[in-house]
Amino acid sequence: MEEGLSVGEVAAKTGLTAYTLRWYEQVGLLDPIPRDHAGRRRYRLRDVERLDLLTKMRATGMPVREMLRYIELVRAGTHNRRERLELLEQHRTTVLRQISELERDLAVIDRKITRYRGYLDAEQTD
Amino acid sequence: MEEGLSVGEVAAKTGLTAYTLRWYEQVGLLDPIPRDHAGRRRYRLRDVERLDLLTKMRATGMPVREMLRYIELVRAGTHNRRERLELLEQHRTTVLRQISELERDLAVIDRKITRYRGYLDAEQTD
DNA sequence: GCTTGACTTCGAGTGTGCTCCAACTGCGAG
DNA sequence: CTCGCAGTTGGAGCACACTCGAAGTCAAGC
Repeated sequence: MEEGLSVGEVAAKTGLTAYTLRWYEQVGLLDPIPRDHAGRRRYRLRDVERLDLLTKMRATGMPVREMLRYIELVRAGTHNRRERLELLEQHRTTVLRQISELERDLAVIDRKITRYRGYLDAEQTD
Repeated sequence: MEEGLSVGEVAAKTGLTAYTLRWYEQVGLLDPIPRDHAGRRRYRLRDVERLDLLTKMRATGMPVREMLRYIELVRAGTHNRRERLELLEQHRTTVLRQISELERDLAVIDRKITRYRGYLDAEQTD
């Protein structure tokens, strides 16, 4: 049995496609994934763990560019952890604002929904 | 003084660009905007009101395609209000799910933030 | 030993939602 | 009258994040 997971297994696990996984590696979000004797990718635990964070970053709307900035900090060593922290904290703030904007905007749509329900109720009682 | 607002005024009011406003009209999200004697758009109250809803739909992630479906229902008359209501309710559900996914994903990032704070505190006390 | 299926690379293509350019028109201020 | 500005059109271009096609490799199962 081979060490590590194949691209297909990681795709299944992360919800990304195999295409996307290769592309993430290509653009530098993932470090070069080790290959087995046949040249096939074998994702290590740390690769999958990184993907865990990366997918959450993406899912919360962080642009790939900024994810890459973060990863480059990670690669540069541990001395820049304050900078990494700041990047994450800033993103956190962005996401919180995002959530509250969604809630605010949804309220407008909710009012519309209420209005339609009113129309339809009125029709009903005609 | 002319009736209605110019494209620039509506842009300022809605936060969309003039380019986008013309494009919305072109793709059918807005009914053809009446022109003044010089051929310039004059947005009526109802156009601006529609934009109010449209921008909230977009801001909450509704694809333009689906917005268009809604607008086509509006154009088709009042008999399909139940269908419009369903579309809005479905979108509402989507947005609520979106919010809770953001919260869930943010929690992962928060854990990372906490870890970095831990590292940095430890460093501090070295 | 052949087929099947998952993998490889490279580069091109796609969908979405704008965004902009070029060339032109018309209005108001000075 | 001229300037500058805001508007017009049609069509091209762009950023982003994938997504896919083609052609080939390899190993396992029948």
